[in-house]
Formats: sequence, C-alpha cells, structure tokens
Amino acid sequence: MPMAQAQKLAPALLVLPPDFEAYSQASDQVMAILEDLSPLVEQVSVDEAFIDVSDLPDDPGVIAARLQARINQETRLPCSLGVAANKLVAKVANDYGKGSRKGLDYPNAITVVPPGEEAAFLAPLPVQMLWGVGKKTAARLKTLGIETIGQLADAPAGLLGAHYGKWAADMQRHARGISDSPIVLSHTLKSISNETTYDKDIGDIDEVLHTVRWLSDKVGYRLRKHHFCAGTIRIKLRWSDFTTITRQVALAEPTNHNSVIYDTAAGLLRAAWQRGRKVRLIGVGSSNLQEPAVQMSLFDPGQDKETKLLNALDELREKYGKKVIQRGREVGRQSAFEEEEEE
DNA sequence: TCTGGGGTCCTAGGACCC
DNA sequence: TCTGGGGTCCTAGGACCC
Repeated sequence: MPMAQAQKLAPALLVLPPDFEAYSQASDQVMAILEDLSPLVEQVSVDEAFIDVSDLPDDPGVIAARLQARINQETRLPCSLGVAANKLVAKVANDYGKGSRKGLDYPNAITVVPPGEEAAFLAPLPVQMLWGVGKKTAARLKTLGIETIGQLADAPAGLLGAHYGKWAADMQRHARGISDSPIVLSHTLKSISNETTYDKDIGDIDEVLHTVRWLSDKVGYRLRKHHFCAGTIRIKLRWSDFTTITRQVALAEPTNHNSVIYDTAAGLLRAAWQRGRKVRLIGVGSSNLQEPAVQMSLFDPGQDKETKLLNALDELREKYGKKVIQRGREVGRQSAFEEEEEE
C-alpha cells in the first residue's frame, strides 16, 4: 500500500497547571506550533492532536524531536509524541511512550514505529491499549483467552465474529495495525449538552425542574454561540441507585430558544418522573444540530421577538460579564451564567 | 472512590411507508 | 384482505474516549 509510506505524528500534550486559562492558552500555543509545521493538523481534544508530516522532506523521527524541543522551549511544557504510518498506531505508540515514562518526571516521550512494524509493535501490548477497546470489551475478550493485541490479531475470525458481529473484522484489522482513518481538519459539533450531579439526592420534582431551567439556558446559550439550532432535545436522568435513563424527542421545528428547550425538557422530565424515587443527576442535551433557518417562523412573530431578546441578552452577557443580566421572571434564581467559563 | 462532565459512535427495536 | 420484505426515521441504552 502506498499509503503506508505516509508518516503521521500524534503529539499529546500533558499540561500541568490545574488552571483553566493557562490550560487553554497553552493548548492554543501548541496548536499554532503544529500548524506552523504543516496545515494537516487534526485537533482531537484540548491536549491531543494528529499531524500529517508525510509531505515534509525530513525523517519523521527527526521532525518529532525538533517539534518536541520547540514545544518544551516555547511553552515550558512537556509533551509526548507517537510516530507511525497511521493515526491508530501513532496513538497507541504515544500512549505506550507516556506509560513507560511514568514516575520521576512528566512524560516527554517520543515513540517511533517504523512502517511495516505495526503488528509486531502492537502484539505484546494488552488489548485495552487498542483504540475502542475499553474495560468491558477487554473483560469479555479475556473470557475468550485473548489478553494481548497479538492474540486478538491471531484469533479465529469465526470466534470473534460470533461475539462481535460486524465490529470483529475492524477490531482484528486494528490489532494488526491496519487503519486508513484520515486526518480530519475540522470537526463539526454533533451535540451540545450540560448536566449536573447533586450533592444529595433530590426527591422534589420542582427542584429538579429548577435545575432543568438553568441547564436549558446553558444549552441555549451555547447553541446560539455556535450558530446552531437543535432538532432534538434530550434529558438524562440518573436515579439515586445509579440507574440512568435518557428520554428524547424530535422537535417540529429546530430551535435555540431557552424557553422551547426548557418546555421540551420539562415535558420529558414530567413524563419520566417516578414519585418516591430520588434523583442524583440531571442533564439537558440537544442534538441533530443544524444551521438556523433564515425565516424562522413566519406565522409566529412571538418567536422572532424572543430571538432578538436572547441575542441582546447574550451580547450584554458577553460585554458586561455574566452576573448583570437576568430576565425578570428569572430573578431570584441562580443565573446559568454566573459561573460560566465558556471559551 | 460509592461514581464529574461533555462528547461520539453503535445497536436494537418499534413505527411507518411502500 | 392478508402476509411479507425492505427501507428509513426515531428512540433508548450501552460502551468508550478525553
């Protein structure tokens, strides 16, 4: 495969300060360094990214060493890198390097897996290091006598297929270090949600509804900030015994209005409510995100008014801080924005 | 640890339509 | 009218990841 010639790095930053601002600043700084090297950067999370350096003239191991030195110097932060022909192996290589440097100092490892040696590199490692294999799957594989990635690669296809169906073939390809998942330059948001866990379990539905209102405001604010409307609203409810349910409903018309989100979520909560049971966690979520239609509701001028009002409030919130603005009917309860630390 | 928060993807079943 | 197949959408829940 000609693709196997491509070399990709998966740098993972380990950022130490438990201080959010420093955290995201450092993240931006590192991403800028990566983009300076190549435009083919995929940011996976605040502290992880893939970069495709296959078009650069130098040896990928050398590039990695230079990159790490630059990050160390410019951000004063350690970082670990994995180098391999595809993202999957680069990720495992990076995790492996980080893990083996645990202890004295913060991981600042570089692990290179040369093309063609993917399967051999992976073989002795525990299956759980494979992307997509977590605790549950690892435990099930163990009952089949499979504990290392190599054993997974060599397992009879029929045996795996019987237990994992379609997923079995993918899992086995991954175990052999084969993956063609491309670098994705920008990820589009699929859902936006907020949830909260109570200090003590709550048996009063009004109190939970109060929280739902607050969470709905947060979700609405974030939807508007990202210029999205949601086609589906969802609640997540964890009872005191830790059983968790979700309830969702598709809207007739997508929205990013706090009031519509709240009314929908409150309806779902009332329908799912069981008197006598107590709640540990409540969440409000939105999905099926889409761009707002230009002519929202021709026949509902009230909605248009609400849009304008919300936009005005959002602007004031951004300008003067979170505490200033509360709608009249909301006064007396905690604003969703008092402790907002949104990017 | 008696269990934080915000995401993604996959599967399965039911409703509905042709 | 009944039966069945197949496609699609929606909902619920599980597993996993950072």
